Amino acid sequence: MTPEQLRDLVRAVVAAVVERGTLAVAVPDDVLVERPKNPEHGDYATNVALRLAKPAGMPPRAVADLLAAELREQPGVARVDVAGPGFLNVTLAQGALGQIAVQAVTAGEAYGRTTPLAGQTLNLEFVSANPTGPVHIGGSRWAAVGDAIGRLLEASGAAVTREYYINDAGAQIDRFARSLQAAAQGRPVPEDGYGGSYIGDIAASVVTAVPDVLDRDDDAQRQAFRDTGVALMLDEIRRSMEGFGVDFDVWFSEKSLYETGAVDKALARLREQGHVYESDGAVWLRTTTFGDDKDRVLVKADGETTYFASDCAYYLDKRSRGFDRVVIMLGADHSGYVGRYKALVAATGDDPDTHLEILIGQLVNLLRDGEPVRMSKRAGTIVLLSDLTDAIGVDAARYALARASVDQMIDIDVELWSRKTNDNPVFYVQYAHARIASVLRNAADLGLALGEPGDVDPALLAHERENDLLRAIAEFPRVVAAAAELRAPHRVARYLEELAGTYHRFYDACRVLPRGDEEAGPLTTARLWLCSATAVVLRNGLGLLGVSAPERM
RNA sequence: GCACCCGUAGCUCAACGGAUAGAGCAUCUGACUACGGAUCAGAAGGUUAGGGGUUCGAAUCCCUUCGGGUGCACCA
Repeated sequence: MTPEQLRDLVRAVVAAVVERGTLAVAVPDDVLVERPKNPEHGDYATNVALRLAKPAGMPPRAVADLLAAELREQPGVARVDVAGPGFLNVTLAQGALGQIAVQAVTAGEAYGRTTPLAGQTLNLEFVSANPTGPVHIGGSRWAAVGDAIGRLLEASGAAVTREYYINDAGAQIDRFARSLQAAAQGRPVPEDGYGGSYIGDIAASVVTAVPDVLDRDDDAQRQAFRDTGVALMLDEIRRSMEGFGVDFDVWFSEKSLYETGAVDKALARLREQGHVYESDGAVWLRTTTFGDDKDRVLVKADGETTYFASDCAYYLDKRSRGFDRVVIMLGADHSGYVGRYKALVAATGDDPDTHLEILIGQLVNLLRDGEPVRMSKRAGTIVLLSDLTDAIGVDAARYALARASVDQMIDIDVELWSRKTNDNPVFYVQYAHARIASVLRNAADLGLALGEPGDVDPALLAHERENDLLRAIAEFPRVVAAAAELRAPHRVARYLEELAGTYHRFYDACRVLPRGDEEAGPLTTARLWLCSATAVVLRNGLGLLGVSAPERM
């Protein structure tokens, strides 16, 4: 029996007691069944009696006694204790618990997937770093976390489009183009330009791609450096995302919003809604109507549109493509955008709470020699995503970046990460998977197979360590669902570390394969199912984080 | 000054409002006749920054003080 099935059972029991008239409450929709930390508290515990005590006008323990008596009669339930202030501690029948291993193996890749978001179409935008330089270590956090969130949402049944917004219009791109041009001509880059070492490389590549570029007049030259430079930079960004295991479905050009007239149309739409006015020669959106700190400029006095104007067009474009919800992941250095973005959505007539979701993640702080490194793309003092993956590999990098809560600022010491150390928990988790793979290989060599679900007796998995493992496996779908709902992939990572530890302890206490001249028996089969079930969960869980589950290490 | 995030073991970090606040690393003590020791068992380590409040119950929610990060453009 899974925790979900037990939850439904508890709800049914409450309903039955209410029906009988012994308890005068409304049957709650969400009954909480959780895994107690203390093993003496049974397999599962529920606080439903504590919740119902007040509305029922009865002491919690009295409610608990009432429900316990009914719950004890249910199939699959071995024991129910009333404990503490009124918790119900449930112990499942041995076979009911062991059956979870069979369920997990049978479900395979589908184990852990649920459907609360079925039918929802989501657009998930993340990274979206300017194509004026390679992806740096800050962007890599959003790549790891954003992609994992995408996978979690999909595991919850949503249709997710991963999108990268390319800021290929505006003044930053002009600076980039001028920097390339200067580098190609052997001049120092402009003061407000980009000084990274990659500038010279890209400039040389532009010259190779467009051999006559330096013979053109200044405007044509700048144009070529802009177009070809951005294209080359974007190629590099695409490659590094691909190498990091992140596949964007859509690479969306800001410039295209101007070329298709989408920006003008967006301005017209906002004007129609009556939230646009002119002041000091500029065109403003009255975002303060919707809670923003100040109104925002759409068109500057010099006639140039602002970045915010293309944001408006971009949002409307996403909505016109049929997404129920637009999710945008931003670094804390852009947290000031939340207010204006929410206001913008409201100004278009949409509901900022249902159509837009902005996730803010704290920054990655880089330490070199224990000192924070101030990163600047223009000064060229950047640590790249590729530096990180070169040093520790994609798996470790993705895992390490996704392992911390996004609310938590993380410090990365360059020297420490450059060393290949064994204290990274990803090895612990992957090792558990490789260990199981080895056991299964050895089993195959001995001619032992899982057989059919009907061939296994789950009640044989009665060892305490086996029960621990079964309970952990049963938790997985709820962990995934919660991580998706909270947009918190780190919960999956933490869970996997716990699961790996639980498996290692099982492995230490329970011999799976026959040794020497022993014969394999029904217990061998049952334990092979348990091992396979653990491997399924480790694989699926690591997959949600974009980390591989190796057969050997 | 205003807004958002954070403050938990020596270090890096967990913990749907639930029972005795947990892992890893580091430290100390054990298990190598090993289905993969990248493992396991045990020890030690805490006034959850401080102070109020809410309730059956608070690291978690509210108020406040202190400390750190980030943001407050006719920049992108």
